[in-house]
Amino acid sequence: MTNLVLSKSEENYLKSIYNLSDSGSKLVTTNSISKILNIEPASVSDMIKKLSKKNLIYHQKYKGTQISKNGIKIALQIIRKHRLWEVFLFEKLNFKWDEIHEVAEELEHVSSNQLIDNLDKYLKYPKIDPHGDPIPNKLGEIDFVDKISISDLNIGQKGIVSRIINEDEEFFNLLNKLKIEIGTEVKIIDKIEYDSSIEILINNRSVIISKVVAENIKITKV
Amino acid sequence: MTNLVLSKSEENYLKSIYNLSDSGSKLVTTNSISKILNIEPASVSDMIKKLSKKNLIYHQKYKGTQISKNGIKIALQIIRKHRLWEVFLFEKLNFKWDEIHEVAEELEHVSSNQLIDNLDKYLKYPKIDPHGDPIPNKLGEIDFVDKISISDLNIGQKGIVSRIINEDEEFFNLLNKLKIEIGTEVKIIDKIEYDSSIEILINNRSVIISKVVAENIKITKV
DNA sequence: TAATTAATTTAGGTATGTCTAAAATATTTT
DNA sequence: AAAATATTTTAGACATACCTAAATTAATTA
Repeated sequence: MTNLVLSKSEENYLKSIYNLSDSGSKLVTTNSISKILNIEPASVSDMIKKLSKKNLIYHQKYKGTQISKNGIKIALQIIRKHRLWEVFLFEKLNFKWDEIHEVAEELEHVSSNQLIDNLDKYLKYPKIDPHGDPIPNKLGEIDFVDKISISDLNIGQKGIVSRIINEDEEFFNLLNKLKIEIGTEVKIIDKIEYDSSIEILINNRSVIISKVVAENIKITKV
Repeated sequence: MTNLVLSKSEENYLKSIYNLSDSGSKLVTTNSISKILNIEPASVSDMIKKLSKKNLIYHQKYKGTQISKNGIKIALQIIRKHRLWEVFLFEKLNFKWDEIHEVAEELEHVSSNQLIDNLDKYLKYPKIDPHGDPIPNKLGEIDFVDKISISDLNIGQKGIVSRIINEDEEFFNLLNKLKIEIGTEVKIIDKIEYDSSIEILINNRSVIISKVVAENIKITKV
């Protein structure tokens, strides 16, 4: 039943719709898909028709798009591939944290179950990718994701960095300089009202990070 | 100068033309390309026009096609990618000898120099792929290939298996059964006139192989 | 060498996935 | 609630990479 072969484009749309839908719970607008994929809304409308016909999404004209059970299943497999390749590039091929996304975007469309299952085994069944995002297993089961960021903590509270959103080089360099990575413990020292920046303690050093930075670092409360 | 971005199709044509041309030395017919790619001759004519315009091949109407210097350069890089991925699949992901080709056909089109160079390093700069075919280096330099097959040896002569042509499962099983692999030493015991089959000695066991099999096993004379 | 056959190219068509411009619908503002 | 604005869809085009059928050229055979 789930044995459709999808084109690279279709896979990219499906993945984007899944990501925008908050794991399938929310309606997705045509415009938001257009923005994320950098494709004109008119073209998005076309593709929506196509994916609807394949029952991978439900669509109501002018209202919005919802991803179907089947669509979610497929999207999770694409995400699985993407993240496993990211682990491979990072751990085995010595790619930097900010270099892996682009290449994984291509590798994720290589279609061989044997390839991805053997890769999974070779990497010892990792649960998260280098950004801290959970990797769905073969069955599409996926761990919960932390939604709290540093900016959600109060003064005095502690957390452990669990996910880092954003794959841009500047951000990567900043985190490197601050010695922040997945697993780092942070403690809130102060919240600066003026610009919403935050003073935090990392390895006994205190640093100030901006609001934007704080929001892009997800944590597990301790 | 060599920085054109080619489509997957263009890459496949170029690789096929290179392979059919005997490393660029021979003219290639439209029909032979058609057969190897399983694409109608008319479509091949279209693509020939396109690649000619990009100066990757030279073409004379109704006469034939020759690959250009630049075309060879690009073809060798695609072959390099293909063979490195084959090594990866075979050595790291435990693919069987006859399972690697198909997946490598897809992986070879992922376009990232960093990816392929790091993979090369990770695999410790292999010189041959699992079939014994030589892997071009970053500069496109490639080792010579053995053109002698078992059937070219005379009675009493010895050789070491260096390349195995053909990626089909039956052939793979046969070689497995015969315990023939790259590096195996073989000695010709007898040549049977009747059907051109050949009796050979492998690890002190004598077996008879057919003409076709003998031709697909290339060797280095000892 | 003329006729036949084979190979190649041209002409015209199709599906995919994109685009721009214009029309239709929904939302926001006044 | 009308008007203005924003979003979405439809209509019509275009490039890519294929196809089939017909025309052209080359090679083979009688």
